Amino acid sequence: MHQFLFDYISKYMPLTEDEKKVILDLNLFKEVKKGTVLLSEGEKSNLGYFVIKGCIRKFYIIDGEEKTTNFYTEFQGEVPECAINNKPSAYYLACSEDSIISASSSKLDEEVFAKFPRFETLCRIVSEDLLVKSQSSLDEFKNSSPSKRYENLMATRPDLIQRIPQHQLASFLGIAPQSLSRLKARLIKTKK
Amino acid sequence: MHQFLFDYISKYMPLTEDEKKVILDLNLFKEVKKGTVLLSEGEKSNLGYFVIKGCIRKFYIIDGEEKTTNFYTEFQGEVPECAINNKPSAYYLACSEDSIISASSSKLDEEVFAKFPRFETLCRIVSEDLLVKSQSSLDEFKNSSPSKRYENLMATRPDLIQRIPQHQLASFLGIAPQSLSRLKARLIKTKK
DNA sequence: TTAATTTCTTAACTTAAGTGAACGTTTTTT
DNA sequence: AAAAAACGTTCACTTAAGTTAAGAAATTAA
Repeated sequence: MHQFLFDYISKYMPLTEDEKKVILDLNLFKEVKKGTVLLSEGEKSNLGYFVIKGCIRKFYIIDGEEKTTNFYTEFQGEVPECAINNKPSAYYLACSEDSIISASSSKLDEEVFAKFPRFETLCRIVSEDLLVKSQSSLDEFKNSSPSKRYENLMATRPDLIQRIPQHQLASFLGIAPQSLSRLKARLIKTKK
Repeated sequence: MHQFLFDYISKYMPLTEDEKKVILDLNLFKEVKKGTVLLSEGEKSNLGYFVIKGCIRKFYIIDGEEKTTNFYTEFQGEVPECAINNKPSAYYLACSEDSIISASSSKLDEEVFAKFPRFETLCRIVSEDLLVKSQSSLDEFKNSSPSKRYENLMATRPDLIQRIPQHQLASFLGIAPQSLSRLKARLIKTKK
């Protein structure tokens, strides 16, 4: 199971056996049941998550309505805003499926940085990479209509369309669930 | 002029005089005229930018039309996607105003990291901070209607409304220029 | 297994954004 | 200074998203 994490890391930086052992000794992995809430609005937490298997959903509750803004699936991670700025969380993190995740605290990170400075380099590189991807997502979102966004989703993360409830996908695309149904019907009609 | 940069950095990490001297010796600062294109589509570059005064605009050209997605003003920075993934740039960076900017290459960064490891810690922390802000922006964008986005812009970056042409602002808000005009007229009417 | 709840889709209506055009204003270029 | 280009707004029209409601299907709970 740990091998998945090492495979991911090695895309950024190959690890020595010693370094792998340090990670193993942290005992980071957890099995979590579908529906488990990892983080709630108002809560302060310094835990970051990395998904080995399954899916973590990020959502806000605005005017009593859930607004889903992201899904973290295999080999994606989320370090909550509240862990970075030490303020109460504005959103929730919950498992959409039975999942295997790695959870580590920023305090733990600091300790590892001290033992192996290369881990900090790794974190910097991963952060920079995720930052660039996040900015690209925002750009793509601004430059696209809802149906373009849906087509883009089909092209880039087709698994989400299968494994995620439509009303949460709609929210993720920034539209109402009814609009997503209509939009899909329109796309099928046009393709004929 | 360098003091502005040090003030910015000190929010994340206080610098020693030695460290400041290393930065000064890099001779990073440049004055650039309005209209100067810093990065073009298709170009590869490893330069990152930080704005001391003025404004850098990020835009794509899609179907012959400029699509502006971001503005970097005083004490904001942009490390282009192409500098991280070493692929040709998908977008342009240009100065919207006469500006004073700091430009540094990733190679230079590596050298500084070698002399002062704390710079890498700084870069990691800044990256994490920017990542969280970028993700928040995307969430806010998804959860808001165009007029909510405009109201949010008035609240958070009112200067942009004054200093940036409306058609570029419209694009930044993900709508057509005519829609922005209409939307503003609607807001004024409703407030009366 | 039944009942309850949630989810997905369709429909009708309302509201707002996209589009093409016109026109006055401002800015830039020559 | 004059001409050209770019900009901002308004209008009429088209297209699509928001909203409310209803009903069928699927999932969950009792």
